[in-house]
Amino acid sequence: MSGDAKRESTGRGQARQDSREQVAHREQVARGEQGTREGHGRHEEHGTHEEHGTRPHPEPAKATGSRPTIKTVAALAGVGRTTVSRVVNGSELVSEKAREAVLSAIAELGYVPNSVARGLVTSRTNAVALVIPESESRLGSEPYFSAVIRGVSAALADTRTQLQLTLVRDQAERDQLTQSVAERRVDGVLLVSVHEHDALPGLLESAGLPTVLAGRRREDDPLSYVCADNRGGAATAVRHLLDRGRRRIATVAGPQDMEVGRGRLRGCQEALMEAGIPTEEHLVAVGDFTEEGARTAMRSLLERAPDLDAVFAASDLMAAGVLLELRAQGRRVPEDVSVVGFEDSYLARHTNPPLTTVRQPTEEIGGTIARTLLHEIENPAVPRTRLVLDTELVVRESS
Amino acid sequence: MSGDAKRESTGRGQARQDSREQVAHREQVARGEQGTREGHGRHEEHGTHEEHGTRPHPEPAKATGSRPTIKTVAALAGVGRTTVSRVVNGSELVSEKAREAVLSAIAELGYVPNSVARGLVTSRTNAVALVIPESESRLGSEPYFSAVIRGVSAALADTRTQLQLTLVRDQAERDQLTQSVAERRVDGVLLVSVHEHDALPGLLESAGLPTVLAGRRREDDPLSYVCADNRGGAATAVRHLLDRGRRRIATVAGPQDMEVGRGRLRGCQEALMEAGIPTEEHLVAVGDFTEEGARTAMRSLLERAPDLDAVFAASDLMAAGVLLELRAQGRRVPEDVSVVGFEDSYLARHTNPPLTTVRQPTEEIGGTIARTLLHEIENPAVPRTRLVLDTELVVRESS
DNA sequence: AGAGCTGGTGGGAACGTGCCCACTGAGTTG
DNA sequence: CAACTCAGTGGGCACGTTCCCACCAGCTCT
Repeated sequence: MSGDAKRESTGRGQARQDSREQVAHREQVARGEQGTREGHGRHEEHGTHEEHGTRPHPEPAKATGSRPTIKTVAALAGVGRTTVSRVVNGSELVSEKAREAVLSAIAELGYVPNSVARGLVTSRTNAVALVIPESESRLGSEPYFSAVIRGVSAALADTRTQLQLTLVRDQAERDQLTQSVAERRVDGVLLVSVHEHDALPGLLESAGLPTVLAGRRREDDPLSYVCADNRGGAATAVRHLLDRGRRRIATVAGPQDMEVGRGRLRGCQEALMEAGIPTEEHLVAVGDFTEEGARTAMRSLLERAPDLDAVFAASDLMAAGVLLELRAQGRRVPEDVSVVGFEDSYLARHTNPPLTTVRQPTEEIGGTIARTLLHEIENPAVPRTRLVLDTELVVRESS
Repeated sequence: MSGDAKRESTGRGQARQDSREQVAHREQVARGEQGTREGHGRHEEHGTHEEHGTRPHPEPAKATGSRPTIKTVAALAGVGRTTVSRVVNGSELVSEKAREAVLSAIAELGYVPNSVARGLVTSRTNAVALVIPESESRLGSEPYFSAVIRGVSAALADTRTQLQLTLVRDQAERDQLTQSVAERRVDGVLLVSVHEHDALPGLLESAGLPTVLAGRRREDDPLSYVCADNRGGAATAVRHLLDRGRRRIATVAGPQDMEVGRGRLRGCQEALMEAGIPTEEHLVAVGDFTEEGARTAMRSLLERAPDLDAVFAASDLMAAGVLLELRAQGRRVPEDVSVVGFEDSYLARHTNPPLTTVRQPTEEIGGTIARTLLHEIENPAVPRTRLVLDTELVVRESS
């Protein structure tokens, strides 16, 4: 950590106020409570603005209350509700004349069907939940999650399906999630980064709610999943290190209660065995997919095996931590130690030196789980999908 | 870009297949169509698994169809529907006896109120949309968005409100968003990164849908907003550079059709004027908040003003691009050129050298816009909130 | 010419909930 | 003791949609 940062207040000469008080004050303001609002060090350009006076939302009643319903449209078009419904839903059994009348009535009134009412009768919400556990690795520092979100969002954009994002940090949020699922606010669930003994997948399965995992729990996971070829990718990475003449290859592995973690470690060990190199216990340290955890793991590896000449880290973020720790201990990369990561996030291009890594198609994983889920929602009797996507070694300067 | 990466197929010895074909095939699989499924280079551990046979979702009919309704509960508890509703919604007008009967019936049946039906009658969905335009800066490479998402999610977790994430890339997705808004699938909208002439905010306002912006369009923006003190923060950054003895201070500004871009440039220029340094046109280049754009801008700055001795970049990501370009052109940071960024994302700690930057409370911005929106939804007559949060200079090694 | 089909149509019911309002019975008041 | 209050209760209705089914007109076929 380059944590020795000096800080100066922006407020230029004015005392830096207690940050807790500041937060509290802000919350009060955000809740609109009337209180002292002079706001030390913060500009309050607040208040009613002239144009709208005391009624800030322009004509909320009219805009909200008098929306045209299917009945209004039917009356204007001179047809029954059913005919309007048929036109809206693209049924063939409507005469050309009636269709035109309905369409022009819809255009005139600016009618948009109420999705909630529709959902009530069809028991479909046209929304899926994307669940991201934030406990172990934070959205933002771990690029994997962002990429998955992008892929999911893109795949969903083609359909009328909405994406409900649920970050799960603690037990309270976990409960809220199960609540949301029980309320049937979504037609299906996408789970990212599942741990082996997580109760949620089983819960979803027994609730009969379509569920697709990004990353499986086991090879024979009963739920549909899409994941990268972790074993194969890791093996390729280690073979690459062997090709570079490295023999003392250490591993910063991922959590062993996740298949990603286990799979990548296993692939690594298989490649070593293949080359006739015995697996040494003290050349393996388990990280938690965070940069800080990887630094700690790396530190312990250097103590246990000072003669190591290469490190395979089970994620780019961990590889970044490995690089920092190696540099802190005066090892040169790649001269003294080669480093390989896993994922090929944009992070890999920005480490120093740029990181050799195993590319996994993260965004495509996102897109594929989304499409798979939509398909399972559409057709509940379809067999489970199990898909393992190829990886690819990207050689840069760290090896 | 360290784009000169060599690539090897993971598939070890087998030919790398055409990637377009691969994608197409995957989509086919994801849609569950029956086709050739041998899957070159990809493992297909697919198919019905033994336990469930041809009916993979366990008892979907029962789980989906026979959920207890308020009527079921009422019957079991020996009360009317209204009483159950009252208990569920925490009304006081229920006898202790009835309440207990209802609660035990709820527990026995595992009753959860149907939020869709509830939404139909209350015309509330208990969901808000978070809209992130992805055209200019990608979620994932720009840490700002992730941090906002975290903040929003955390603030929403305390309530029963769901977060609908909408990434808007192109016009089609834009239309879908307006559609979604028209369908009233959300109670309010959070907008991030709005451009000056964006039609969406006005649309939302005239629709009477509560809307809060992260970052304003103008100082007197008619919509509620929460933003950082861009002008003040930028001025602090430049004053810091002046304190370091720099005099030829260049700026890589943000897009000038956004208030963030304009405000940070203006703060920068104000600080220079304060110090009696004339603003020079050729010391300003406009970037687009991407790393690549910043590199291009930096390149042009170095051509126009080779004697520059400091750069203020309007975002961390752009500062990272500036650092790369400076290094590529053989300038040392901070010896030859000082660099300051804006945001203090985790990125700033990982550049080389670590970046001096203006910290903005991004996650707090997310939390605040969420709370503000909830408050406006709850109480539509509340005056608009305008909140400018303080920034703070964080000094690291790049200056 | 009558029976049978078939494309086109619309009214009724249902989805599950909240809210209005009318009702009950016990307690309080004049 | 009658009138009156009031906490507690439940039935009916509405929310906006889809789906089932009954219906109708025009056509073909025996």
